[in-house]
Amino acid sequence: MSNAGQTITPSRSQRPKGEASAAPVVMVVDDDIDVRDSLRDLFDSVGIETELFASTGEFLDAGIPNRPCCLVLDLRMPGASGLDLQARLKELEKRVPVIFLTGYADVSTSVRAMKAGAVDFLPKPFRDQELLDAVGEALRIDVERRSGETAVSEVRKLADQLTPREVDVLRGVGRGLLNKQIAFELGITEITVKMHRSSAGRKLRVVSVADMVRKIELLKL
Amino acid sequence: MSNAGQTITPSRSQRPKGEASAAPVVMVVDDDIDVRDSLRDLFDSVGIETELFASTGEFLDAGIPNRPCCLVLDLRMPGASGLDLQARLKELEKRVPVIFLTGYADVSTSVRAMKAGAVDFLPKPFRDQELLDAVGEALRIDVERRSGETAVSEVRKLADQLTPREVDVLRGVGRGLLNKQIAFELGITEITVKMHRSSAGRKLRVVSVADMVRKIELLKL
DNA sequence: GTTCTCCCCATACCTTGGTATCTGGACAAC
DNA sequence: GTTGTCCAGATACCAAGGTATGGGGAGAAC
Repeated sequence: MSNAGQTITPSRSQRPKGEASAAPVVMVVDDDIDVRDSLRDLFDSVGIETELFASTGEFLDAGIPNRPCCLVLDLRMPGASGLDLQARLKELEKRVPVIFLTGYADVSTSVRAMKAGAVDFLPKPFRDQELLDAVGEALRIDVERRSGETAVSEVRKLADQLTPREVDVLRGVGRGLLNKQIAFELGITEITVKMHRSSAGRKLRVVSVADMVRKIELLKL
Repeated sequence: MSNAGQTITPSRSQRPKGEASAAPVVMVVDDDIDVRDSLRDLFDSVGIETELFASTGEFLDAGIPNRPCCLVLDLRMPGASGLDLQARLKELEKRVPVIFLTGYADVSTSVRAMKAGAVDFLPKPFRDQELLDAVGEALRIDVERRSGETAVSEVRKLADQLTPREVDVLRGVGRGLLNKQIAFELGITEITVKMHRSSAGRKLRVVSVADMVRKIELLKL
């Protein structure tokens, strides 16, 4: 399933699932080069790829890779702090699991970070294994989120081919109405409803009634 | 599931929805009577009911009320600590939102509490409003959880009237199979499948195909 | 024994769903 | 103008779902 030799085929956007199960990467944001280097060594030692950034700005410029990843973040940095970055990511709706590291920890900051959804919050000094455990958990969370999201986004991509009328009909189906009831509500004949329904089913690649109901749920129609 | 007032009104188990939207209550567990009293006064002042307990044991004996509630918990107490109680509740699968109060806070403890699912963690001294906000959030969470749970448990209650064969058939329906395919898989005729299917539908009070699919999903069949 | 539940099968009938193949109007893009 | 898309409709046919009303056998409970 690896994309190692894929340079020939431009299949990047054609197989998001392959991406989701690609090798994970840990992104480290810390202004201290010694910390960055030692973290890189730590993750190297267990065979986990890393990307290093000296500031939150540098990280945001690089963007978030399209594969399982998590963020190891120093709390206090010159300029934008770790908490700022966490908030910024939430604004941008980038849901990357975050692990905080900090030398100057206080309780209210740690609670704030955790309430904002951090996976872990490690005051220095910490044992290597603690961080590795946290990263393992964070990557697990990210893999799960990604698999869920690709499933949804694939259906959504199919769904935006739907015409307004097809959406109306699907909504009726989702509510458990019979074709004739949908027809009555929309002021059209049952035959036309069937037409839209089958057309919508084709577009959504529906293979059964159960499948159609599930996809309608997924799309929150 | 206490039987406290059962002698007078036997309506307890008959209206779970009513219970879920009943007046909320904050349960306070703290060994210091002064703290208990002042918290009671605080919640009284905003019209929120309280129940006070001097130890985790006392709280566990009383059981968890069948209405929206949350737990305000002192971290350090003689005997079982707040974290112990939190862990114990998880064991018992009692999902009550927990808010920690503590005078002797350290970061790793707060992170542990938050990772275990605490809603908030307030080091003393804190402002009254902080606690009230946290309680408001906790109660909101509990109300939501309860409404979701009653929906599931109602379907589940209907579902345990199903015979094994009916479950087999429903599983097939959930997988989007046609009646004849289900019949083939089970080694029976299509007519019998229809019989089980309609029987199961009656038992689950299904009103449409979409409804049946949703309930099958809900039951994770 | 009787009674009950669960499981299985069958015939018959009707409703609903799904598809194919037609027609036609409104409207926008070129 | 032509082309294309969306919407709406019709007729016909077949597959699938649903129900009603029969029947019978196995096993547990009484």
